[in-house]
Amino acid sequence: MANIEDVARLAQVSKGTVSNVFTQKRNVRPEVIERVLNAAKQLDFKPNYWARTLSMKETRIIGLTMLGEQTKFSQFHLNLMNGVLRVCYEQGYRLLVNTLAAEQQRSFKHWTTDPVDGEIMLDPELDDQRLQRRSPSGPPLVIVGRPAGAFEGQFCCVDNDNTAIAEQVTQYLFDLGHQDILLLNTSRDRTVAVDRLRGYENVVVKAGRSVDQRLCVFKDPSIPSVEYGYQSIHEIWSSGTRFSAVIADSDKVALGVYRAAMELGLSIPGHISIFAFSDDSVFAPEFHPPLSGVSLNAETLGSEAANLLIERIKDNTAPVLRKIVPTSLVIRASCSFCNSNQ
Amino acid sequence: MANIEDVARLAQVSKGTVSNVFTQKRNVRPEVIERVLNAAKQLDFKPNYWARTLSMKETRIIGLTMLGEQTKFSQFHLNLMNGVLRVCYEQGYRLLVNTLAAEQQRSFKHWTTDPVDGEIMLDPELDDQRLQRRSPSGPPLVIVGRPAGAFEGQFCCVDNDNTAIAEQVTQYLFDLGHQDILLLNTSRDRTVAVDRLRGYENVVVKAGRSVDQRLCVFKDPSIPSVEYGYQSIHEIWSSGTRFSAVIADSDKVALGVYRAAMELGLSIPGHISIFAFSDDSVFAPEFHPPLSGVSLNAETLGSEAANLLIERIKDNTAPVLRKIVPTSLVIRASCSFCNSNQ
DNA sequence: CTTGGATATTAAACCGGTTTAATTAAGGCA
DNA sequence: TGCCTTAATTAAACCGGTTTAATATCCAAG
Repeated sequence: MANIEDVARLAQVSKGTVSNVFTQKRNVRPEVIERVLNAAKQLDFKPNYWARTLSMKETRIIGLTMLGEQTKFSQFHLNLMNGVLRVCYEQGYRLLVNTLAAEQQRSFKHWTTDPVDGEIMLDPELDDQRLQRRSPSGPPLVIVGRPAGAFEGQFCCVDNDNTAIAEQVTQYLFDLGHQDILLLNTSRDRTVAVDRLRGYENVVVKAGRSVDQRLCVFKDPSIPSVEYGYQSIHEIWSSGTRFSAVIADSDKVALGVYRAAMELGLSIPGHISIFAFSDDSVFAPEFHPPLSGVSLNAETLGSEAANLLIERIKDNTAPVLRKIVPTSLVIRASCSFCNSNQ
Repeated sequence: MANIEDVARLAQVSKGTVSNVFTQKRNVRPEVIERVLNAAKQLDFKPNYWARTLSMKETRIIGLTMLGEQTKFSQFHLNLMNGVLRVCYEQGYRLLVNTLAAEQQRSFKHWTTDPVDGEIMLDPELDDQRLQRRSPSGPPLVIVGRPAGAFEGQFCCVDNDNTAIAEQVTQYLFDLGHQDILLLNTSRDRTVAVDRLRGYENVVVKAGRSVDQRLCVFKDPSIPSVEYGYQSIHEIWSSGTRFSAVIADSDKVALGVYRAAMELGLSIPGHISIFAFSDDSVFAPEFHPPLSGVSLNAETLGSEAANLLIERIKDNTAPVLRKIVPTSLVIRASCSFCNSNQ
C-alpha cells in the first residue's frame, strides 16, 4: 500500500503537508488540500495506523480483560460488553478483548506494552495476579467489581453493592419465614463471592442465628452453571441437610436447582423458594414458576466503566472513583412463605 | 516508561542486542542475555507494542466486525465470539471488536488502515457497504455467512447451509401435515434471509403449492426480537390470515410467538406448531412446551472462521475456501401433526 | 520601498522498535 | 603463527507517520 511519501511526491508537496491535510492540525491552502486528497485517492492511500500511533502515543483502543482460563463470556458479560461497546461507539474507541494474560507471562518473548489507551478489568479475584503483575506506569485501569485488600482504593472501579443486595435478598427470604437458606455462591476466590457471603451472614447473625457452613457453597469454576445448581441440590439434600430456600448465583444455577427440585419431588415455591443473583429479563419470566432475581444492570455497569475509563484516559490525574450502579429486586413467583412442616 | 535505548545503555550493549534478546531471532551470549534482562527488569522495560508492530508489520490482532448500527451482540454472536476467542487464545491472537465502520467513513480525519492482521465479518448484507468500501490490498478477510452476488467466491467464508436447513424444517412441518406455514424471517437485507426463504419456497413449490406472500414476513431491524414474534402473530392473525405452523428466526422470536399464541387462546402444539432457526440449549428445553429448533453450532462457526483467517494471515496465497458447518434439527415438543379443522 | 507580522510550507528530528550490513572476536586447522 | 570460518556484536538504515523549528510567501502598515 502506498505511503505518505508516495502521496507527497505525486501531489508535489512535502510529507508534512500531507500529514497536515489528514490530521487537520495546521492550515493548508484549499487547492493544496484538493491536490493531496486527489493523490491519496488515486493511490488508495490510508495513513498507517501503527505509524500514527507510534508518534501520537494514542491508540483509541480500550482493552477488556477477563480471567485467562475462563475465556467464555456469559450472558452477564455479554450485557456488560454491550454497554462498553455503546460508549466506545459514541466516543470513537475500539474494544480489544484480551485473553492473552496467562499466555503473556509464559515467556518474555511476548512481553510488550499493551496496545491500548486504557483497560477495563472484569471479575477481580481475592489474590489477583493481574493486579500484582501490573506496572504502575501502565495505562489507566478501571475495574468492574471490587479489587481485594491492598488494591482497594488504588483503582477506579464500578460495582454493584453486592453486600447490600445479599442482605436484601436474605432479608426478603427471612421475612417470608425462611430460616435455613442455602447460598449457592460463585467461586470462592472472587471478591464478589466474599461480598455476597458477608451480606448473607449479616442478616443471619442479626437474626440471632449462627451461620451453617453446610449451607454456604462455592462454585467450582470448572463446572458449568446449570450443573452446579443441579448437583449441589442433589448432594446437599441427600446428605440430610435441609433448607427451605435457595439463593442461586445466576439464572442458570437456578435452572439447575429447578431441575433437581423437580426430581426430588420438591415443588417451587411450595417446598422451596428460589432467588437468583441475576436477572435475565427475557427468560426468567419463562421459568415455571417465574424466577425472582436481582436486576444488576450489567449494561450500565459496562457503560459507566467505559465512561470512567475514557475520562481517565483524557485526564490521568482525575481522582480515583468508585461508582456504585444501583440494583433492584425483581419479585416474581419463585418464593413464598415458608412451609415450616418439612 | 523506559525504552530500548535506556536498557541498552544500562546493560552496556547496543540497541540491536537488546532487541535480539527479546525477539530471540539471533544468538546472544548467556551472560549478555542475563545482563540485558536484569537491566530490563530494573527499568521496568517492556518493548513498545506499536513500535514493534511498525517494523514487523504484524499486530497479532484480528478484527471482528459487525453491523455498524446494530451494535448489540445476541446470544448467537456471543457463542460465535466464544469460538473465535478460543482460537485466538490458542494461537496467541487478540480480538478487536470493531464498531467503527460507520463512524470511520464520516470524515477522512479518521481514515486509517485497520490495526489488525485480518478480519472476520459478520452478518453480510445483500448490498454490503463494508465489502464495497474494502480496498483490495487490505488484510485478509473471512466472512461468516454468505456474501451477496458479486462478492460470492471472492472471500473465504464460513456458513451454515441455510437453504438446506430451511428445506429440512419446512419439510418436517409438511410431513406433519402443515400446509400454511408462517415464516418469520430475519431482516430482508441479510443474505441469510434470502437463503432461508429460498429453502422454504423450494419445499412449498415442490409440494405443488404456491408461496403465499402474507406468510413470508421479514423482521424490522429496529424492533427487538421478542416484540417481532409477538406483534407479527397478533397482526397476521387479526388480519384473518391463518396458519398452522410458524418458523421463527430465533428462540426470542419464538418466545414472542408463544406469548401471542397464549393470548389468542391458541395452544402449542395443539393449534399451532413452532420451530426456531436457532437453538439455545439451555433455555429452549424450558419453554412450555419445549421448543424445537436448529443447532447452528455458532461456536464452531466462530472457531472455524478464526482458524481459516489465521491460516490466510500466515499464507495469503492460500485458496479461497467456503466452509460449511453442519447443523442438526433438535426435535422437542413444540410441533405436532396438523389439526386440520381450524 | 522597507519592514513587520501572519500564514503556508518544508527539511529534519522524532516516536521506539527491528533488520541489514559491516565489524570484531573467537575457534579450528595446517 | 597465520589464515579461514563461524559466532556475536554493533552502527546505521528503516518502518511510516507526526511535530518542531526554520524558511518562504504574502499583504498591510509605516
